[in-house]
Amino acid sequence: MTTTPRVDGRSLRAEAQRESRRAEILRTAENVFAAKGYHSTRISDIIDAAGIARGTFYLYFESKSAIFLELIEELTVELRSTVVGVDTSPGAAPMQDQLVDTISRIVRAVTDHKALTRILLREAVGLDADVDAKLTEFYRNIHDFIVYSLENGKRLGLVRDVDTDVVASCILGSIKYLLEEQVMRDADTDPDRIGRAVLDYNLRGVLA
Amino acid sequence: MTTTPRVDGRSLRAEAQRESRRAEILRTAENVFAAKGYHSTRISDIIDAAGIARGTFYLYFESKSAIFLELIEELTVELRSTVVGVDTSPGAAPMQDQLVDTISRIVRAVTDHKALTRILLREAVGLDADVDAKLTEFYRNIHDFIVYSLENGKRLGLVRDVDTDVVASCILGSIKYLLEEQVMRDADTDPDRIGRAVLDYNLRGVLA
Amino acid sequence: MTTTPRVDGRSLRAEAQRESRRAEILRTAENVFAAKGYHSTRISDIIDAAGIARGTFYLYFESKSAIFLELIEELTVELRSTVVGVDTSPGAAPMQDQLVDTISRIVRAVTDHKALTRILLREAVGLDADVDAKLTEFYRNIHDFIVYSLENGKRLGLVRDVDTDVVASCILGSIKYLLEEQVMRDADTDPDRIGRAVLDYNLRGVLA
Amino acid sequence: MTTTPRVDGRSLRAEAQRESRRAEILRTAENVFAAKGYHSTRISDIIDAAGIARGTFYLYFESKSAIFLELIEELTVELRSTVVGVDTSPGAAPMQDQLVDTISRIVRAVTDHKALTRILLREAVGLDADVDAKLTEFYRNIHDFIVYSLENGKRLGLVRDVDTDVVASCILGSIKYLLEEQVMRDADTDPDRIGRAVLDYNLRGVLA
DNA sequence: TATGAATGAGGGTTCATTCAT
DNA sequence: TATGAATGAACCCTCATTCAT
Repeated sequence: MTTTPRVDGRSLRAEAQRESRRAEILRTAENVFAAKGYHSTRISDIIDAAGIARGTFYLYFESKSAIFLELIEELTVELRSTVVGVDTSPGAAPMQDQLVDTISRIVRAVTDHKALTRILLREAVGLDADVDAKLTEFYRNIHDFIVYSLENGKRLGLVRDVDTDVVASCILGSIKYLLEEQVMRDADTDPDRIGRAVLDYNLRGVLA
Repeated sequence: MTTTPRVDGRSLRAEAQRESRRAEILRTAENVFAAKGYHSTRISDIIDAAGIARGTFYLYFESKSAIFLELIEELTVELRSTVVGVDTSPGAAPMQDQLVDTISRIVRAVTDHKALTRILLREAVGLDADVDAKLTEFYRNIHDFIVYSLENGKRLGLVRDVDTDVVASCILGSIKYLLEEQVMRDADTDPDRIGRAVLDYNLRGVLA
Repeated sequence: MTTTPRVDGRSLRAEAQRESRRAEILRTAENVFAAKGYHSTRISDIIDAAGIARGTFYLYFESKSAIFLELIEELTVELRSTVVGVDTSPGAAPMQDQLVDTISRIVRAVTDHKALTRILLREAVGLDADVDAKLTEFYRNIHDFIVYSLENGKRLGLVRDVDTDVVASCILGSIKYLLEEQVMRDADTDPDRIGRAVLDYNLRGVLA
Repeated sequence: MTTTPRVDGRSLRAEAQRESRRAEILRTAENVFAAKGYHSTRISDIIDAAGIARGTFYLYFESKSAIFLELIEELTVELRSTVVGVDTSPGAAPMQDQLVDTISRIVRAVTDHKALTRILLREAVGLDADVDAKLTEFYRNIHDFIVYSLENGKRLGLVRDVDTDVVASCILGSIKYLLEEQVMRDADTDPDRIGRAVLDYNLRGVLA
């Protein structure tokens, strides 16, 4: 068990190689999971697709659920980073433009990771206590952020007096479902059109 | 040689007993599925909970997925029946009251079937082509109904000029997500409060 | 447990009915076994075909293998009865005519019970120690009869000096295989033509 | 990334080991099948006898029926190869000697594979459409070969004018049944004695 | 006698994970 | 590090037989 030193070129290169191999397997797994679903995906499917040996898989990942969890983590981080607050300082762009931007960015992020998102939205739920907790937290974070933004808007006189808790859920739900549809059909709808429509709906409702 | 069961008392009772037994197993399965999730539920779990023998299960249901499908079917039928259109005839109740009613009814139906709904919303998806098709159809039906109602509202001058397709998805998504939250927490929020809030949001949006 | 007297008309009729019912099931089973083979035949197949209830079957037969055994027994008895010795008394018909007759009779008996014979020849073997013993005995009986006939023929100067044991097996085998072919194809070859050919072969061989 | 096995010593040895393991299981299965019969043989019986784990079996064979099929295939190939034609060229050995040789060879082959042959003759039939087809073909091949040989013999004036189709069946049947008896008793009769007797019978018949 | 619901032992197969090489 | 053979727990489903009605 000769632990090689961390500092020389050799081990650094080795480390890099290890990382790239790991990433490779991760990407392969993403596609396989997206194509077949979590439960129908066998370790065999992943190692076949990755062109590695059975044991090699376990050299990089602890288990089937571990690699899946990592993918979910990756995506939630990515998605969360697309959600940014509205800049209300004097010289900032108009609020609505900023919001359209944010939504479009989310739609685009989701579209870029169709495979993973499909999994996230359709299968990640109810698989595992860990995943469940992670997802719950993910959505609660966004929910809380929306609540915070609404409260802010209220204070600035931009948002009327609504039940922020319920409304935040509504907003989140409306966007989430749109994304779900987006990711399930292959037809690529224009992110901007969707962004504008959903925003208009959320801001003004449907009443004439 | 009268081997065929007649419609006498005897066979009627037998038939009734058979049906009740079936229903019993179905209810048991509902709870087990809700508690453990579809994949983690073993036939053994169901028959243990139902107190029946292994073979007896297969006397009433073809397979694990068959009984699950039946539960899903049951719920979607139930839920769909709670969604009713708005009566716009002269003497009818105010539109908003009718809508609040409908939403409250849905919330209550979902609350009454927490176990099943939890499954429906969190696990039914991505399990099986049959279930997927059934669910897709279920949501599309509701979506189409909303589109139709919006178009109607537009014609009557009640609804402003919105992208009905996207907006229908938003409405559906906002309610769906609220129900999801409702069913995941055990805290029973007042259906009416939720109904009113979600309606207000959907009608008027958040803008001041 | 009121044992009804055996002598009155009532119980006699009942007895007769019982027998006819039994026979009916037996005939049905014969066809089902012949169509699907022993192992692929389920009790359900038999009771469905017979139009009786599950429990009724066990009122008449002890088990699946018991009814099968009975069918086999029936056939072996029937077949054995067709094999008769040659009458060598002065006024008797020519020996060869008698032999052709016997063989034709066997071919005809087999053809009349195609279903059962198919089972006997293709599946009855290796199923059950009882059946195996029964069959072994059946064939040994015929074999011994042939040996006896050959010895007789030798004494009368009709049969040349052959290894009666081996030759008896050969004769039996040649006829058995012909019957197998007969019963496997649906094409009905003329029993007499076959009878004559197999006899000619067995008497004179193939040498010019 | 050299993941594919090269033809180096390592993988060659592995390959060889794999093959030997496979053969080992195959031989074990042969004995178990012969001892218990196809239907009574459980996968458990085979893996217990082979001293391997449940899953290991499926690493080498697709299913219970697949390994059985392979055994049958093996034997039919082996047996077919023992049947060779008669050399009628000027300097060749006397025809009868050649025929005795062939028959003795068959008897010996069968005796060498008693276990398998027992299965082949007593159980392989009626199990599976694949096996049935394989066996039917096997026997038809031999039958056709005998027909061909008889026709040949006729042309050369060695065989008299017989119904070649029926007679070929008789010859095949006589030998088949002898082999059956041979393999069912444990007493080893002298292959040559049997060969000579069956040949004499087939050539000259029993008539004085 | 007739019924058919209930039983439960039994068996084939899968697949995530381990480990010797 | 890489390999892939080996493992064995797990699980669904079948079906001959029993038994209460």
